[in-house]
Amino acid sequence: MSFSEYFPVWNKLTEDQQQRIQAVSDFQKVKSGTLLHDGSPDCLGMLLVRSGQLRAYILSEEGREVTISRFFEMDICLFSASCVMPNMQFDVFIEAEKDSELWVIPACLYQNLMDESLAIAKYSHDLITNHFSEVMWLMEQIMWKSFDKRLAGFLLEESRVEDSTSLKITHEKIANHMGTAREVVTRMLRYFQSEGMVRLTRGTVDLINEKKLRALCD
Amino acid sequence: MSFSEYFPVWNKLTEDQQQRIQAVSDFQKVKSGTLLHDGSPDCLGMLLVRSGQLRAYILSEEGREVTISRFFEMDICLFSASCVMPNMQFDVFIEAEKDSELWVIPACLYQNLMDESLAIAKYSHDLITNHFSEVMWLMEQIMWKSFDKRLAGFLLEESRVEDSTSLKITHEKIANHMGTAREVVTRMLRYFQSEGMVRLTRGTVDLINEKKLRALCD
DNA sequence: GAATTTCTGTGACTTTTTCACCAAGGGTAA
DNA sequence: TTACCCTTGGTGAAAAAGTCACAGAAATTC
Repeated sequence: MSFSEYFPVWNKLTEDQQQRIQAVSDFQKVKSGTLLHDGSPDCLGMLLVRSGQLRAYILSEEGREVTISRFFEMDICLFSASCVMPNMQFDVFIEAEKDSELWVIPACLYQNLMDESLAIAKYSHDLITNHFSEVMWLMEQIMWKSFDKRLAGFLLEESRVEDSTSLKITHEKIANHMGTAREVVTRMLRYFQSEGMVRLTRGTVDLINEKKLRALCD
Repeated sequence: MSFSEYFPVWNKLTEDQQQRIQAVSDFQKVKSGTLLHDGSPDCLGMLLVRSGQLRAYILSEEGREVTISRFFEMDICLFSASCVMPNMQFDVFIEAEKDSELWVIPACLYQNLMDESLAIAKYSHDLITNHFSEVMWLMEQIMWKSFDKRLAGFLLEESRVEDSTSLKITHEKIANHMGTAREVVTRMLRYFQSEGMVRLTRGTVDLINEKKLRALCD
């Protein structure tokens, strides 16, 4: 499967535009853990995920993290194109959560396309709106849901994307996704275990009562 | 001062487009407290503030609020055009914080302009990115700053926009801006008073040591 | 198999939120 | 003027969440 089949507005571009994209876009394979974007003023551009998994997160001065968005096959990430959006004045970090393959559409080309193609501008608008919408959802979760519900929700979501009830994840990683401290996660997981919802072993969380978890997070 | 002088990309529109905007846009005067948008699927469209002050906020099921953005003279609000952005799946409320005058560019016209004008599409993109950026700033505040610092910051900001150190605002309103409970605000303000930073009377907060407040919030 | 690193567990304490209720200020109406 | 009501502010007690400090167990490395 090639680039053009992954890129939604491909058919609305001129042949010239298509060729420029083909010519300049870079296909990359990255290892899990690779930092693709570190919030600095220079940036990669648009990322189109062919396989694997990315996450975008913000980072506090003290080193605490919160995942604001995750990208799977066929998803497009614009956070890494922040350098061409002067109004986007916040630092996002993007890392590969798994070994991934992706196309990088360089920021300057993306910028040029935005300037000449209404289809691209509108599509980019939609993508940004989508990123925005996800962040608003997260904000509502953080503001208004108690931690037990949020954690239950995270475990279920993780189980869904991994397609498994046996999650290979450390408490620390969960804490980094959720923007809290590791001890807080440990304690809540322990409580979940005491309630028969999960089974804990080093490095894994097994969901043994999904129904109860689902009931918890409404 | 007329509409066209308030609207940034006016000169990049065709005469036809300018006329359609002039013909359909609605100049409104609204009283302080008016709810302009309640998150329902139908919506007004783009709001251009001529005078006064609006705020956009989200609302929890329990009725708690958080202000996510505020709009002053010459600002443009797109939250009220969410109905033409299918990717924007969150409910925002918009109310006038003061008696205000504004132009409403109806959602359907805004939609049409987006479909035909690259300038409008790009400008809208910039606005959304700007709204997004503000929310990210807020998110970082909420996640990583302690409440005393946030409250000090809010008071200073409020003092700046009101151009006065004597703020006519209740603890309840402050709590609604900040997404917390009224008691929490009361207690912190009392502490600020005990530290000589503010003076409290019914319905007003006087800032009497801005330097100390500024030092508190870094 | 000893040393080191990673991961988890926990007590004690602080901060923030929640709950429940009360009191004071200010307007209004009999 | 007094009685009443509504808005605003105050507070104790308890729960929830986050912080700090440290300890111990499991894996990995050398």
